[in-house]
Amino acid sequence: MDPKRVLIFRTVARAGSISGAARELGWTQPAVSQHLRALERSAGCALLLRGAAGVELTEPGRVLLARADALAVQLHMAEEELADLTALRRGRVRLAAYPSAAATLVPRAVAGLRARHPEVDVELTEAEPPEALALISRGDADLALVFSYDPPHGAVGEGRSARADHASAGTPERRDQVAAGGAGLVWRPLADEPVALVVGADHRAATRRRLTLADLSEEPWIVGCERCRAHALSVCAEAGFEPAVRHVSDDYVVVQNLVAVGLGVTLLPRSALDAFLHPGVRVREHPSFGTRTFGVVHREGADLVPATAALVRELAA
Amino acid sequence: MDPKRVLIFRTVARAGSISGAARELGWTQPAVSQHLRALERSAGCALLLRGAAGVELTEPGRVLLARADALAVQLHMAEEELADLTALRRGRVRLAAYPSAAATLVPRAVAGLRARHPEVDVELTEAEPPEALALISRGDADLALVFSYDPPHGAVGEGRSARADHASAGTPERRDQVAAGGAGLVWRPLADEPVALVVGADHRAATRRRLTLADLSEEPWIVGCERCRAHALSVCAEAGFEPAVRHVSDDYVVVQNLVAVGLGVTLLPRSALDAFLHPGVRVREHPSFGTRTFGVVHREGADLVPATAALVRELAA
DNA sequence: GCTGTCCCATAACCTGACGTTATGGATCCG
DNA sequence: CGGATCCATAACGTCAGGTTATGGGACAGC
Repeated sequence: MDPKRVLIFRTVARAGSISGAARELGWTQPAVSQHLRALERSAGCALLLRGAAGVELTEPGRVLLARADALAVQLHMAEEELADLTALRRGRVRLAAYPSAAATLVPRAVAGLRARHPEVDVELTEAEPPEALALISRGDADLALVFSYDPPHGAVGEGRSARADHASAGTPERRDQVAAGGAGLVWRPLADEPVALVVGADHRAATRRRLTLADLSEEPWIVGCERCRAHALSVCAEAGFEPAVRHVSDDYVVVQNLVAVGLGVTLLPRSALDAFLHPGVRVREHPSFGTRTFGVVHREGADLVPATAALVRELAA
Repeated sequence: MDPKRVLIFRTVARAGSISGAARELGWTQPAVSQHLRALERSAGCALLLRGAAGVELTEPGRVLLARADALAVQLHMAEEELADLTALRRGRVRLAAYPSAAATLVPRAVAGLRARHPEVDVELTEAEPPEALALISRGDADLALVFSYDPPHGAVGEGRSARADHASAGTPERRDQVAAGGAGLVWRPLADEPVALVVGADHRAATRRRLTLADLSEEPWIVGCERCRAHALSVCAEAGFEPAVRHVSDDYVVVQNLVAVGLGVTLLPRSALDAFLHPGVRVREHPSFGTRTFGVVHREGADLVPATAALVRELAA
């Protein structure tokens, strides 16, 4: 049974005549008549009695009208619900974010989204980038905040496929990041942030005027995740030494506490320091310490989901 | 929003891929792909994420799928209900019948219908033919049992429009009968029945061997409704006299009681006598007493309603 | 009784929607 | 690396779906 014809039938029943329904639909009367005939053939019985005064429903017609009404209700509610989603009167985004972004960027973005679109919910899962990508690929998250440490000259176009980007950028970290979650993903960088050197408040490097990394070649080093370790090794190698890694922790609060009591020095991105700054450390910045790019990853096409697109806009602001 | 496309979308969601849905629908994959694209343009957002492993719903897609499921349920139930009505597993006929038919023909027909199709209901309203036709025209009855007294040569085709039939038959009673309810009605004669003379058990005419109507020219007469009176006047005129009408009653039980106590003679159709035969009367039959045709009237097209058609078949059996 | 106005039905016609085939690209597995 | 799966787009042919043309019935007003 053709649902369009059922709805045409309903228009006729409500108009009381085929001609009246044709006027309402903006069609000619034979068009409606032909559809009704086809519907009656399909139904196998008369749905309407026709006459000079218009139509009257038969009992099968009354039965079908009840169902046609219910059909129209479902269709109308579908249209309304999609309109609500499109206009951001409703929606939900499942976001996976690494800790320092979860502590800084995400609250600001979610607050902005909440201010503009209070009916849109964001569900946050804290996850390091590889796990965040896995969530995206499995369909358990809509959007992932990820980062990659940049070589000094790295710059990538936004909105291009992950494969194209990492091919053009060529960095091992970037390939590792987006390939781990499988293909069909889109990576959109949002901004760069500097990586800073973090030393104890009493450390001789805390106040040294012309500080270079090489000055710290004999210090014990504290590093974080796999990517952060790789970055530290990379920038130290450019400074001509291999750092002695004594401590490892992903947790930037823990890392800063270790630095404060003199157990070593570390490199941390700006966002981690924005999230938490231990009073017993000092932060030194220099271009040679490097930068990292953070951005979002999502399934191709997910940016056409209104709530996801809105959150991306807030994160990019 | 095109309900057909919503159902196509539902097929894709359930199949897990556009190609799988195409196989299920018996179409090629681009056909399904194009319909989905059109649906997404109409919806104004992405409903699906596409990939090498098939599709995954977005949140708008999940919302729409719920409505699509409800749509499919309504459509399926409509199909089932119409199938039940077509197969006479369900149904209702509103029948208007004159008293002697209500007492004889109708119970037999309804019993037969009940035996064959126990789920079909008949709702009976007792009504003389003019009122029965009015009920049909107002849409308050589906079928009417009516009769007309025949001239000796009257014979009509079945299933033709009422106007055509009464034009061909030409009898005043018939015109009165079907015209009174307006046009768009179809009259279908079912059978002829003889009209009989009814006299008291002790009446001299009860046992007279070679009885003619002229023998009763001096008797007091008892007549019924307008049409029955006209018939009596007609056949007596053919016998060469005008009957002295002393009593009038539509009720064939009353009429027979009056005859039994000697208050007059009357003409009654066979069905009235089948319904009730007073032990104090005698029935004489002769072609000169005339016949009457009984049949059904309904709105044009109503015979394509399965329950109505079934009842007509039972009435005609 | 005639005319005008409403109703519905059918035939013939034209157009574009809707399916196809052809083709290309992406992903994944062996 | 090749084969098998997925999806997308372009081009094409057919016929469904709307139109116009026309005819007939019913009814109200004159």
